[in-house]
Amino acid sequence: MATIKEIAKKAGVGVGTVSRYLNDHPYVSEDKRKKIQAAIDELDYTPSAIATQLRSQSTKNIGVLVSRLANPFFAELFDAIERKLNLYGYQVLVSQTHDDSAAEQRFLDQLKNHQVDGVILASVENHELVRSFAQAYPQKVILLNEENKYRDIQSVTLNHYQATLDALNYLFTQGHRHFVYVTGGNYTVKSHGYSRTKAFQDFTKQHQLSIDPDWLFSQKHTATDGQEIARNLIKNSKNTLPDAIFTNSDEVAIGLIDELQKNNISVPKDIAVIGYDDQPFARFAAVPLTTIRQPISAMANKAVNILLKNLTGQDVPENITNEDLKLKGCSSNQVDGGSS
Amino acid sequence: MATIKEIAKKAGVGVGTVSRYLNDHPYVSEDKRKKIQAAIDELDYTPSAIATQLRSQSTKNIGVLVSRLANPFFAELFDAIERKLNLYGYQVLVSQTHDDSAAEQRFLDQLKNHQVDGVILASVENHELVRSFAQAYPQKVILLNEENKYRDIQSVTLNHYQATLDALNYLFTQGHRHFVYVTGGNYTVKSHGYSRTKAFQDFTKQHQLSIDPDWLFSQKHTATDGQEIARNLIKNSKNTLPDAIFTNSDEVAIGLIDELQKNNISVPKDIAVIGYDDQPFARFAAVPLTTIRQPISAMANKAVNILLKNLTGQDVPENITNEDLKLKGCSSNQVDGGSS
DNA sequence: TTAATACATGGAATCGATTCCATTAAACGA
DNA sequence: TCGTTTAATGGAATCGATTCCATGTATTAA
Repeated sequence: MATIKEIAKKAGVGVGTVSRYLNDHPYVSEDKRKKIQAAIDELDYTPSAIATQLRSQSTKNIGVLVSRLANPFFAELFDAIERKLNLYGYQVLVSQTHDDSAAEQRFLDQLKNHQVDGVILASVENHELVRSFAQAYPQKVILLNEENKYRDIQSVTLNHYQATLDALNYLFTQGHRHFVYVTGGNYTVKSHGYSRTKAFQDFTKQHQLSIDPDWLFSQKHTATDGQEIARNLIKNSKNTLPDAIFTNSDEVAIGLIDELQKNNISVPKDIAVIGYDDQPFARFAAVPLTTIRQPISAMANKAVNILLKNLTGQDVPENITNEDLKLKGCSSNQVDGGSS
Repeated sequence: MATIKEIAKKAGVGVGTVSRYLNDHPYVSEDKRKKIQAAIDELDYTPSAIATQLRSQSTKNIGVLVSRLANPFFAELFDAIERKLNLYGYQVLVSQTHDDSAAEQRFLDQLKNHQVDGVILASVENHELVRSFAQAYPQKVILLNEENKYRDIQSVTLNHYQATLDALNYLFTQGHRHFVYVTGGNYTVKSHGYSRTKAFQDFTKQHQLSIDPDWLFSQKHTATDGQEIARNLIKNSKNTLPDAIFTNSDEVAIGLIDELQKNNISVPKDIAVIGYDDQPFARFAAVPLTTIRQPISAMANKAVNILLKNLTGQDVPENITNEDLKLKGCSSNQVDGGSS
């Protein structure tokens, strides 16, 4: 393979001049430009990316970590990230954890040995480990759609509170007043999914809706759970049925709808049911489902924007406005990653 | 970040000794080992991968090109490739073409600028371009599950001839004698899918089965095509219906089965239908389908084995035997990539 | 005791591109 | 005409790890 030295020799100039030519520096005469280009063409020269990386101390590589790419949610996320990063001349290195924290460790080590300039984590196994890396490499670690356990790592997530509120208000404008609320966590305790529950509480308070304790369900996760909820509602509600059900997941929603329909209760005519797609398998499900969709590519773009801004110090032009993001319920949480 | 020089200084030894220690060379005294390790621990040193790559002229990175990772077939392929390559200390750089040959060009350029040691192409847009790279970088380009147009590039594909023969013989042992054959190409001309057609022809000749020209269908690709075939068979076959149908794709098979069942013909009781999964969406389809499955991870392993053997000169231990591969109908076609 | 190995080690040269520094030539202002 | 910018250029130093070479010491063989 040809090197810059050989080009310089063949063109009869110094290596410095060749380098300046390659990098569009000023002060290269038209005369030499031609000679250099001729030498490059003749020897089919391409600069070694490795050498450039070593000298410039930057790789233009970004690592992306997901648990499984076979999961369409992550595939879509990766796709959006790759598209955006390619626009800025960055290359993406994806790795899968398969829920193994050793793989996560290997992935993060790429920050240490300078294989990547930064990382986007769409999946985290060992929160302590990630945190230590985020502190050692501030500005280089971004969480995406992942619980920000210590709140001191830069992250981009769906604004669950706002998204839930939007969905509930939508149901309200449709005339619904009798709500059932289903959560995967705990209704009262600040556990996973609490911001959705908080939104529900604020919503009912704001509209002065009464909450029937029998219509609050906790620790529900599966389609079977959904079916049970439906049977429970039908059995216990002698006089009135609810007219809207908010669930924490699409699985639960599907089970619910299935069981309701078996009992000749029409969805959404008699009861509106809304799902929540943590994983967007819902798109492929048999039952068309109203669900709170995660704005995957908006989130990906946001994460990339933040990371590139950190790395280059320059604002990356957004191709989506902040207003769009807000409407879609996507917000970002920028915090300094700790002391440098 | 600490460098090897700083480690050498702190440990009171030469850089050569540190390097030898790091690379497990002999001739480093126990005394210095301890000192060096202490310095490494104290400064939290990790060797720069970039510097190592420059000096050793090898990156331990392999590029993988697919059209879309959101396609589960490619996601599975990538997964298998990554698992295998990680075992040998290689890192994977995936890129998606999205059917754009400019993206393919950018991907292949990574060979030129030494970002990757080799590439696996599971998708090709511009055959001429790929060929020129395969010739410029012999041993470094492997086709995977892609038509090997010029037959002079190393490639791994399903042995369609054998797989088809196996499937037909299976039907034969089940007692079927009246076959319908559906192809996406042309029955007589050597076009895409011809090796399957060849297998069918050899099969019928071997067992001296007569072929009804009305039971040969060409240029069929969609589920709608499948339905048409079913209607056609029912209408025209006054006296006898076939008892087995071999199709070139799962889409066609699904349409066929659907239409047959609508006409009260039971599958597989009355007629056996066999599909072919070029893309494994069949696994998620509503109708359980007998299909010729592509041995994805076996193909991926084979491709990686060949590539690593090319690169290192060493035989990579197979974790699947060749016998297994044959049974699964997977074969490889090793050809020299041209003159160096 | 001497010669021949084996064991250990430091450090210069190297991989290939970038950048700073020194130098020279041309253009410009007064 | 002379001093001062501006334009062009070559090449050494640099990024950080590896490897070869030279040198030195300890061990073994004869």
